[in-house]
Amino acid sequence: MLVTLKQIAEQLGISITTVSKALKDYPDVSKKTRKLVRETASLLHYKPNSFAVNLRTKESKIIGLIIPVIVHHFFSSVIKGIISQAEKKGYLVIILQSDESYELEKKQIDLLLSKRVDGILISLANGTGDFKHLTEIIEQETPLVMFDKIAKVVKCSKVIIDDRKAAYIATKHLIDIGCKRIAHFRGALLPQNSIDRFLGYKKALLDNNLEYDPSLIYVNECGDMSFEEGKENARQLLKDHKDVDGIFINTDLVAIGAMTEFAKLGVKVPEDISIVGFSNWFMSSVISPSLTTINQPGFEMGKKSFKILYKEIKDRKMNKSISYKEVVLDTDLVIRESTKRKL
Amino acid sequence: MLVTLKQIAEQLGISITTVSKALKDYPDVSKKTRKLVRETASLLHYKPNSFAVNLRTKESKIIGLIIPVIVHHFFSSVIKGIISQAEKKGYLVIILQSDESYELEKKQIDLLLSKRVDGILISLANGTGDFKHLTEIIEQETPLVMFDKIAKVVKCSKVIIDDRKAAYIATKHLIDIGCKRIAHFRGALLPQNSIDRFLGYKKALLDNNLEYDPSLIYVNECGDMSFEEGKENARQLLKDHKDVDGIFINTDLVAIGAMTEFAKLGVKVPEDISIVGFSNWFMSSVISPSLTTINQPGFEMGKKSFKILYKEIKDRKMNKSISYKEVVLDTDLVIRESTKRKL
DNA sequence: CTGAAAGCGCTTACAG
DNA sequence: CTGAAAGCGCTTACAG
Repeated sequence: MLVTLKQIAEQLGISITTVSKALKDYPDVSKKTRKLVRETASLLHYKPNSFAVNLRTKESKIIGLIIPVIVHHFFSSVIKGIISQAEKKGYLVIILQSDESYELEKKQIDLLLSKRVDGILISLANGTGDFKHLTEIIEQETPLVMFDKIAKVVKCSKVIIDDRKAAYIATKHLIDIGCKRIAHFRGALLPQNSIDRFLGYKKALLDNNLEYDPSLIYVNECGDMSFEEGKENARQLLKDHKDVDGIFINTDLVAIGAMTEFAKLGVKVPEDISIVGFSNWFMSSVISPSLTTINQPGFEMGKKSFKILYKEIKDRKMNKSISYKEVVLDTDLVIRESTKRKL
Repeated sequence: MLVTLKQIAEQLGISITTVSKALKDYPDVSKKTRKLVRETASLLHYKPNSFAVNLRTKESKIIGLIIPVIVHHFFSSVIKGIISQAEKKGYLVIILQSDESYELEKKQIDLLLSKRVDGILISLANGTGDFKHLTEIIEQETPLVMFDKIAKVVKCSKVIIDDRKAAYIATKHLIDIGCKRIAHFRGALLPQNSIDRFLGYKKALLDNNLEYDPSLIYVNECGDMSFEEGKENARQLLKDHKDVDGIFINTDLVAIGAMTEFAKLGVKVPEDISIVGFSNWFMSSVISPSLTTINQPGFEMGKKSFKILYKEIKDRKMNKSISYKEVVLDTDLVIRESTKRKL
């Protein structure tokens, strides 16, 4: 059986109170007792029962993370950032995958709250259009930090990139190299970053005297930003618009799907169509042609998100008031072979 | 504040005992009381305090997972398999990344044990050569299942593939298409699957009357199976052996690194050198030339590992004796463009 | 410096 | 059918 304070106390003929205090370095324990207790504890391989500690202290030292997809270069980088930072602070991380489903996301938040995690980190599912489940977290006084796919109206800390600006830069790059008819694969409609990237794309066109043509926007309402999605959109695009010479594609994986389809259909990238992706997945640097894309700092986003959450957990514990933060991380355009100046 | 049993009891003027029983569907509660209690509970949004439940029931409904790398196609697939299966059974998963370090792995096991997780799933770090920390898990009566990178000597359930056979088939494929001088990028020395894959490679050579030449084995002692590792090995190989016409490379990412370097140095794949990878990462299907590789079922491995762990947790709870299982999952050779019959 | 006692919020064996 | 009581293993305010 596992060792308890009681057993140490009995073995030494002292009280449980004193044992507990000695192990927690309370000043009102004699050096001699402290030493004795510590020795006995390590001899017996004593480990505090965290169930009891949790119940007493009302904290679990566990946080919850809900993420749309796990097998995903960007999101797995975020996970790594969160876990590595949490570990440093003595926190463990429970990970759940919402699979882009609002229903699942709701259930998972419920699960985490009933587990009494100390805080929650979330990147919203594409299907999430209602935010009651999120405000519930805050009402329960559980710190919440949203990252990447956020809801603007929810009052909590957020870690994001400037999607509008990044999309603007991506589109501007296509314009700069001479593209005249630029399509946009947008993905789902709802997520804030889908909205912002679209707005950035549109603004870049208008600022540069290019016509904005809604029929050049490809939306995948309930999509999952997959390779297949890219292939389908590419096929459709060739049917609809033979004159497109550039595409700004939401997420590298979709862009790679499109490029694969184009290669199959004999459309040359970048000669016929230049392509800019979004996210800078590792694979984008090793495919051929390599993909011009927006570098999105996943690891840093994860780290920063945990740091903010940690501070809120501490502040709440101290009964300090919490001021929500909104951190915007830098992105940059990585120019590779999929975009080339028109002659 | 959060609602407790006591509050429901007070509100209804009955005992805590009865409230608890009503909510847990004990048969010795009148229908009327049960209904009343349930209604009040849902009205007050009662959620059992899992800290108290844990302490009483001595289980956390949380399992721990230690994995060498997270940003990794195979391992993230395993994670997804584990989480999805665990969720079905009402378990949550804490994930830790060992970063291929034995020291970290040891600390993390300690952490998980002191958190009193109900079970542990692990794939060993490359650096792990000593297994005391693992036997300690078993001594503490915490169910343990190892997957992919296992330690043969540790007595617990395991979920693996037949690495030796898979490597044999990979190497045999190179022989069948006419390769005569086949190198092997092995990665680290210690992991069981590195050993087994090497043995499979060697046996394939010997069975087919090809000379086994130790200088054709490239080991990266403390390696991390990275893209860079593949590039370095490729460079070194060209210096050492100009006559190599095939390579069996441990892990796709290393293979892709090697292919990238070969492309840069003007070595043609598959014309000059045919390459077989291992793992079937998604990116292997979209690069050019696409990579022939061994498909390793990550998602299934994760699912199966959790299923076995779950059964052991249940059996232990029932005081049933536990018989350790060793499950071997199927792999298959996926032939793509990086291997081609010599003329 | 030491320890008895209360309490965190549940579950469950037992009595009535 | 209902409830008083013990106990899971800690922490900590309080008394001595």
